[in-house]
Amino acid sequence: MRPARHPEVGDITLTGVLAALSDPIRVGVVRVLADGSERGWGEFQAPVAKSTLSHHLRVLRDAGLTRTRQEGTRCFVVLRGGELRDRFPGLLEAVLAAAEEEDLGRQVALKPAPGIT
Amino acid sequence: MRPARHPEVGDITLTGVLAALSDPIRVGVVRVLADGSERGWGEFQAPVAKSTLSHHLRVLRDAGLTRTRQEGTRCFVVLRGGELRDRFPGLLEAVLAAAEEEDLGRQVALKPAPGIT
DNA sequence: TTCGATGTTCCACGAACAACGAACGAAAGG
DNA sequence: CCTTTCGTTCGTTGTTCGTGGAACATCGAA
Repeated sequence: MRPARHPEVGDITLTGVLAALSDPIRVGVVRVLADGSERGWGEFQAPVAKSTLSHHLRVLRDAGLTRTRQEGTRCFVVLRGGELRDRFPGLLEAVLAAAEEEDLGRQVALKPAPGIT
Repeated sequence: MRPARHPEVGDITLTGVLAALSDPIRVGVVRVLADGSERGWGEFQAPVAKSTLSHHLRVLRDAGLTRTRQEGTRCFVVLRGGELRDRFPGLLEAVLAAAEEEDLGRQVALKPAPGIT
């Protein structure tokens, strides 16, 4: 497993972020993470194969939207909210509000986290 | 020439808008139109073939970002700023500010409008 | 009518992308 | 050791996208 690169805040590009957010599933993931909490990979429930979900997680990470941490065999993901707000003020809020209004990304939900009672 | 459809305000989707804005040239066009003025097709100067520019204009129109009016053989384009702000509050401003900060879409400029002296 | 200017549309190409299954690799437990 | 679990990576397939060139349609002017 590669060490999972994350771009620096300054290297996050607008087109990269917008492209990453132009997919409903990825918007759904961001919505789930919007409260700032860290989520385990397995908590996500989406109508795609796990390899596809892994791909989407990777796109979000490469675009600088999320940060991934690995702990043993599982990995956890968290939204880079602060850095994003710092770099693109208002963008995240606007997108999240619009997504909420459209109920975009509703296909992505949370499983009842197993083991984390 | 087709009558050029424009989506209703309510039919504008977030993913559509974000996808449309994930291309530097289209962001450049939006930046040029950001002051609300109506521009002639020929005023745009971009490093692409005219068919490609026409395609980008079409993508922006289909996504609901711009409105196209035809007058004789030329056509004019204007940003649907009010409607966009109404549907996705803050989104346009955030994107424009971010684009400004990155100088994204600088490849798109204005020719000195010929004939409109 | 004939010409030129202006955009649109069609077609084709290469690149990028989304999706899946399968194989792989790294812990953790038996 | 072997097995299970978890996530990545690979190979493939089909679709979409950006691009340019050529052909077409429309209007104004000569």
